[in-house]
Amino acid sequence: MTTSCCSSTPLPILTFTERAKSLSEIQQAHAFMLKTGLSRDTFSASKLIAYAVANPEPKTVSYAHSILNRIDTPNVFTHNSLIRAYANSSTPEIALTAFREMLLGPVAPDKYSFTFALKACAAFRGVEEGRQIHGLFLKSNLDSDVFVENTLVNVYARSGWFEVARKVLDEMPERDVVSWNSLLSAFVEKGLVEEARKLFDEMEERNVESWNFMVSCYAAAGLVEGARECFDEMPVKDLVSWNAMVSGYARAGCYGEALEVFNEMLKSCAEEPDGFTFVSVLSACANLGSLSQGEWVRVYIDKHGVEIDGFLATALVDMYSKCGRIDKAVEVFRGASKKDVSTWNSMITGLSVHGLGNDALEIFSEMVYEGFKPNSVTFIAVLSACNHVGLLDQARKLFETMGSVYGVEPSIEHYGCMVDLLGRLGRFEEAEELVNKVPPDEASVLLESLLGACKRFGRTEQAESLANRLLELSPGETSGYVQMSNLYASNGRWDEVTEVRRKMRAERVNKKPGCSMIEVDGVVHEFLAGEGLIND
DNA sequence: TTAGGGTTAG
Repeated sequence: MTTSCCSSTPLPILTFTERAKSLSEIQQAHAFMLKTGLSRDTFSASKLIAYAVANPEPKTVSYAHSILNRIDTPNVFTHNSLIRAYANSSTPEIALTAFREMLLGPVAPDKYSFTFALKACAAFRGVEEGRQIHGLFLKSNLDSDVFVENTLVNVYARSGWFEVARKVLDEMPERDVVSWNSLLSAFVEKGLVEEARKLFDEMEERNVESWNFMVSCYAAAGLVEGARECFDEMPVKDLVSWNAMVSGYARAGCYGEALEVFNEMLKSCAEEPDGFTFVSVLSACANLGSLSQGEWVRVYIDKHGVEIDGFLATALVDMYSKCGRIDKAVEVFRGASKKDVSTWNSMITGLSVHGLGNDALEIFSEMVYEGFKPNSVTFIAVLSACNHVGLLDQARKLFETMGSVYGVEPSIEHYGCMVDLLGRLGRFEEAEELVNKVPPDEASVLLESLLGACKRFGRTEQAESLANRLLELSPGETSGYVQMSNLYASNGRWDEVTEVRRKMRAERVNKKPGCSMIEVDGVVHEFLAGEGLIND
């Protein structure tokens, strides 16, 4: 028996590095390696870089990049790891910087380098860059490779160059199922249902992923029946298939169906639900107001030790808020170890709709203090919070600073919140000023809001002129007519009500009744506006 | 190594 080098005990620092759970642990390991001179060693440094491949946040990856730059003899593996980490990060463009650095150095790229660099191009739709790398690959002495070419198909397809993608696909010396899926996935991403279906029918081979693409494709287009048909037809289902179907129903607003599929999933015991499943299920519970099912999910998550990431925390907070349990929403929020911007947003929104505007604003301050960057949804949430409590000065300040301080330019929704608030407080001049700042084709929502306020303040003339503006802007929409008709009705001007209704019929616009749902004692009830409990 | 499923607003 011989003793090989592999049987020697690995260095403790390398074991520590391999097991690192955070960037700061990697930094500790790096610091240790710097002291001992180990950081210039290719093998040791590659362990540090491996962390970035598994956790490709931009900060982590750029840290790995700086380590790589200081290795004495980088090899193909370390270069490829870095390119791959960038390709999987939210800043895939930088993968090409890493690729360029490799080209300038002594180590020649291999098929892996090309695959990862192209994957980066696909991620940021860099078709020009992809084309150049395609050229470099053809000029290199590397053999044709199915991984490189599959990724190339994906680059062209995701950038919308479908014909070129198809040409590459057709001319491949060897194709596999991923080649087809690379094109199919791009059709799905772009919402091209017919093209996807045609390709799917024509494909030489399909796997469960091809079927999943089709389920998602129909679902994303709101064609839930098509999605269901596909789902029922597929020869093998995996976890992703179930998740695609549950989320498809939930996103289409078919919340009851979403829960039904979820129950089928549990009954069939085919796949164990995961975080993806629960996010969609909780969204369905939230929108149905079904607290008991939402609670059930939370218990399941706890019992099975499902990791609560930012998405899941968001969904839980939202479910509790929408089901009327703001106390529990806060509890989940406070207990969540992983929060992202959306988690903060759903907490702020929850507090806001429960009339706790001041608490919502406090959470907003906390969010900024903790270094989270508010986005467009955040400002809708905080402005709505101001709206609910009537905090005009705060709202004005937020509206003014959202662009200049936080880099979020106000959109029509933000204008909507402000116009709502100003209207509610009777500040009609300031409100109209804001409405006039918005492009006319987007102004109708604002006009409607302001019109409602005018009515409440008894400003009939202004309301009438606003309703006229509304009709001019969007003659095919119901809102202008309805507002106008209600306005006349409230003043007893019945002839004019009849006239508006006649016009509506002539233009073939109909008013849809409002609808909402809530769970009482475990039963979900549906209301139509102006009616009692349907399920009673 | 390449292709797949998730939340928050109004």
